[in-house]
Amino acid sequence: MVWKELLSTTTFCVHHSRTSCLIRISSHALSKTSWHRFYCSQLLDQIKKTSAENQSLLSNLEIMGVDIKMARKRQPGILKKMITHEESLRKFLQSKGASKETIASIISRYPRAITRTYEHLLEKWDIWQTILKTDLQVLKIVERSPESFFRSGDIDNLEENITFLSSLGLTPKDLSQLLAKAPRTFSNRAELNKQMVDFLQDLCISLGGESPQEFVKQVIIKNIFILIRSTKRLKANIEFLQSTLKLEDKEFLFWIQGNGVDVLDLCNTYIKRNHKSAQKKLLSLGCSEVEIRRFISSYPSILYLSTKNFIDKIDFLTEIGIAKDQILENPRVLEVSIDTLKIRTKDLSEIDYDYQSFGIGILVLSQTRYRDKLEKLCNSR
DNA sequence: TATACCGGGCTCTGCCATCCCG
DNA sequence: CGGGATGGCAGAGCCCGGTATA
Repeated sequence: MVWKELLSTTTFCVHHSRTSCLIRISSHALSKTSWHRFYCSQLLDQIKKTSAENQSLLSNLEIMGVDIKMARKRQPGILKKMITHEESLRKFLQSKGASKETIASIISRYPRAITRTYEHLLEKWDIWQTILKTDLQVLKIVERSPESFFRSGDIDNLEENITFLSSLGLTPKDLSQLLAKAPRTFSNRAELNKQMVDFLQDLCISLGGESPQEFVKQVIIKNIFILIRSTKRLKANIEFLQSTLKLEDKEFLFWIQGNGVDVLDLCNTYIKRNHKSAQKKLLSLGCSEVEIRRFISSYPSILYLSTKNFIDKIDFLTEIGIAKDQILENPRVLEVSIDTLKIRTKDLSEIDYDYQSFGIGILVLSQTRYRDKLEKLCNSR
């Protein structure tokens, strides 16, 4: 109670720039016992946190509909700044077609946005727009990922990235894909991107590849998120996958830019965990080690499936009488959602569909093709 | 003409830790 | 030493349809 009262008093005082005086008085008054000292330190902490906040900035933001609590939690320092550009940011984004809610949401999620000058915004937006073609497209990305757009103030670095990525043979269309889907690539230091590219080129060469340039290009185009991963993660996954799948160098190189490209950037512990549980499950069904290796290298996407999801699907399929060999031969059945599997197998059980004779391909068809097929099956009965 | 094969579409931020500079 | 800049992490599938092929 005492604490709360003091806090509200001090907060009031902060507003009137008489904080230091009050802190001295109250801390003196409270320092008699340790209990008091505890509250005193709480109080000082609290004051420290909010004392330097720029009240006029706060009220500006409030008027703009910014979630102050969220902003404070994310970047408390920004609320203390004396010079900010929230008004020009608002005008700028508005001129690009952003709604009031969008602007507020952007600032709430990434308060540092208000430290960028109008000139800076103009310049960077232009560059993004050149790549993405339309303001609307840029706005979409900025709204989705304000951090990618606002985190760095270094325009030279942005340009360096564009030059570098283009030098790899990536086309304007590729760059547009990259910026749209993995915008952080462009706020990475160019040096960091170079490190990843170097790593991939070295990898290609060490596996006996002859065109590292082309290899890197393919990997980036096929896995657009690769440049926002750490080389550490990539290295760990590559090492794990090569030793697990036991592929020859050349074969492995081919695999990386083909089937395997999507799983390269999975969280390393995740890929290991999923691999382990998938292996265990398949062994329990009577698969041989070789079969399992072949299965996973031909269809690595199953490593994407969480342990539970994988096991649930396998269990479900085997319970309704589908043989493990059928699953191995048609792994795509595992990418069908469990709900779709349930719906379809229920439909099919009603017409006594025999998976042994007619296969399980029907479970994997697209919705329209499935309906057509089902209709034909029903009519022919 | 039905099925198999295959590539591609969607999509990935928001948080924390650490570095680095004034 | 504070704060801006930057790096890195966890999280975790499903669907469609063009074209080859039999």
